[in-house]
Amino acid sequence: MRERLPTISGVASRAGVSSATVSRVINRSGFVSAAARVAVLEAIDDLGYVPSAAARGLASRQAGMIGICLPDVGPGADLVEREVSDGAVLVQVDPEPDGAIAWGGIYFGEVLRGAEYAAWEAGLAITVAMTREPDLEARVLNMAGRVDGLVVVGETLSDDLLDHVARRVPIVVLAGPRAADRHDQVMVGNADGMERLVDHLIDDHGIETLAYVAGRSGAPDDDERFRGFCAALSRHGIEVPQSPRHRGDFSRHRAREIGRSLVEAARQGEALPRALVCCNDETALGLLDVLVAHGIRVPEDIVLTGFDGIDAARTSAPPITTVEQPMAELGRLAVERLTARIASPRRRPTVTQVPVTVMLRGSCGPHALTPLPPGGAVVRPHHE
Amino acid sequence: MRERLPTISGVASRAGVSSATVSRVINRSGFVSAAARVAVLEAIDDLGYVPSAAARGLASRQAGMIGICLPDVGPGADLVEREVSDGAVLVQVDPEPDGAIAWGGIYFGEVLRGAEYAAWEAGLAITVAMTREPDLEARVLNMAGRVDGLVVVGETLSDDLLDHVARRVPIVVLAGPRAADRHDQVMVGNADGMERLVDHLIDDHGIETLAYVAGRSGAPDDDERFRGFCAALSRHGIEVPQSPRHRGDFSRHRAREIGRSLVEAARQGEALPRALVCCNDETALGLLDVLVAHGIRVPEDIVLTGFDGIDAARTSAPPITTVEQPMAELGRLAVERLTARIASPRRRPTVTQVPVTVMLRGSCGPHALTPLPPGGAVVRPHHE
DNA sequence: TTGTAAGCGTTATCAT
DNA sequence: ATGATAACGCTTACAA
Repeated sequence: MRERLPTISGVASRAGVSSATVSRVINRSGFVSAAARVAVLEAIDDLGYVPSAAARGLASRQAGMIGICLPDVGPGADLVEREVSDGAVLVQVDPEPDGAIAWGGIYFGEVLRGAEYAAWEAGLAITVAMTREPDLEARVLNMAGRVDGLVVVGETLSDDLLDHVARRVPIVVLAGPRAADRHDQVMVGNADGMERLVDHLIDDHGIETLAYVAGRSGAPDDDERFRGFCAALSRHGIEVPQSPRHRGDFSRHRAREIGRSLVEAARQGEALPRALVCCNDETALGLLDVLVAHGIRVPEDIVLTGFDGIDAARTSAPPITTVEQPMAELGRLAVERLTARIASPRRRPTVTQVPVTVMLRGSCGPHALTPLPPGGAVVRPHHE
Repeated sequence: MRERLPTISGVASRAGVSSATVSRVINRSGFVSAAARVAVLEAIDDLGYVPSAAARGLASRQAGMIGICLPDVGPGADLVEREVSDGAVLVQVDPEPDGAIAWGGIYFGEVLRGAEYAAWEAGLAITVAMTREPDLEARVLNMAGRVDGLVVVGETLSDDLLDHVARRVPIVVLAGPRAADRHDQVMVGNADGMERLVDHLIDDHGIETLAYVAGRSGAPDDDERFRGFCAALSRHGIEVPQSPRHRGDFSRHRAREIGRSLVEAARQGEALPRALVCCNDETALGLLDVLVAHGIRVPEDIVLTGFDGIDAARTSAPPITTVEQPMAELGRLAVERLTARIASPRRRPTVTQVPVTVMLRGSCGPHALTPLPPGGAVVRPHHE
């Protein structure tokens, strides 16, 4: 067993004061003479004293920490199938990217960045967990036991587990389809954003044949985006499909397969739609690869749009018109809601919708709008 | 004050056993009759009991958590200068990207991903902090008080603070220039990777005039890469510059300025080097923008290389040849070292160098090597 | 301004 | 297999 670390009473006796005084110094609670303060500070330095958060948390009945639960998107092949390496530098021609994107694209990294910032602003520490089996439940409860509140992203936790956890700490659900009246929620304008995007294609580019390229079946985000797609069609008197024309799985890889089948269909003489509206940027990028490789020009022959706003969609040729989700803002807001909830536990649950931005780029054709300075924005009123 | 949460003794009395037995059930330590186990589990469920990590940590003298300190790269303008918004969808033409990349490009997100995974494997929770003023010291000590060990990225902490913290918990320094004999370290093959890359340019492409485009002055990563650059030149009998020919700051924005000055110089009749070897991918991308815009072709007129392996460097036109850093692996290894250290505190400090990969892409010209299947690799021996 | 002392909710030791 | 009970290191009335 490790040798004993210095404790508050060690500091106290070394400084010739009581532990209460040391506590006051540490917590800056005032009512300490300058002399005592200096003595304590010195003792702390001499001893290399660091207060135990466990003891503090136990005594004060608050952890000073919040948690964020992210869904498991897999650890990533890089972490699991590790090559044995002796430290040599490898030189290789870049293999084709497989579209297996870490952390759900830039998604979780960005959410986390916003969450961390908000936690920092509130003076709280933050702990993160990807919730994966085995032992999911035990680990989540463990996390719940060490925080003052929890942000749960999407459908990370089963209802049962969420309920159990919620009996101990406040929960904010982020971008997850939950009963709105049980927890605070922060949502993304999936449907609204997609609807505005399709409005743009129809109104400003005069496009009349559009096909939706969906993501994994049953994914709530995808459903909402498809709903927005349909809403725009419907409002413009364009026939609304029962279900998405193409079904991908959010990955670039699967999108390439869809792309190849499209090219094949076109070769058979089938007419392509004027625009492919994709569930996300990865899908659009995969299609772009294949279409361009087969001589189909974007946007001249076919228009392509994405959703998310990942960096790669901005640097592709052409860059992809998309709906940008403010991921960091999402994380920030979730934590802000959470701290508000911790402060006043009895308020009614809130639902916050974070606005998205339709980013017009080359893949949907030229447009007359001039680029805006950062921060500026053209607000397009609802058509109605 | 919040109503009392159920405690272990609540569970105990409800299950008709002692708290010790409940503890045994929770910790799966065995020596519990099936009947007792079931009774306890039921009581836990009824009460919605979640064990307090604070109390556990205090009693068991271990936090079950590790921390990771990241240097502050700024919260990002998006989080600070927030627009007031009523939830409307904005539609705008994409403004020119400003190159201010969150989390240091994909850098921290990836490191974190690897760190989280390793922590999860070890059964530990993980807490993250960007160390920023004000109150940096207090916050870091707070973190130190709640963990069993700390990963410190780069030059995040002052030596004094690091020393203080290290008196309480083991430290692993990640990609930071520290005295090797005080803490465990995990490093990136900055110099080696750059050297191999430049070898490739010289040996395989026959390039003889190369200029280094540096990052922020004094950045250790940049220094090491420049050192690798020089080593390769020197070994090939090419004149070695005293200092980098161009000085950027890692940002795409600043790289564009450098690009414009290069174009200007070329217009004045000055000869451009055959290759611009950049400190990082962002810099290469910024140069690419400007050069291409002015009719200078890459790689035909000038070769461009980066460092890091960010996604955008793969999707640019042409894609950028670069040295890929396995960020996630870096995070994973750091945490692995840390858990090893926690297990045996008295071993000698270790230094681990993570191998990098030179990724050959279009920006350095065509090459005869055929793409390798993922996982395969051509290992180039050291020239000597 | 300072000290005393009673918790805080577990774990771990020792009996039984 | 189970139960008592003493820590664990701090905060926080309360008293002085």
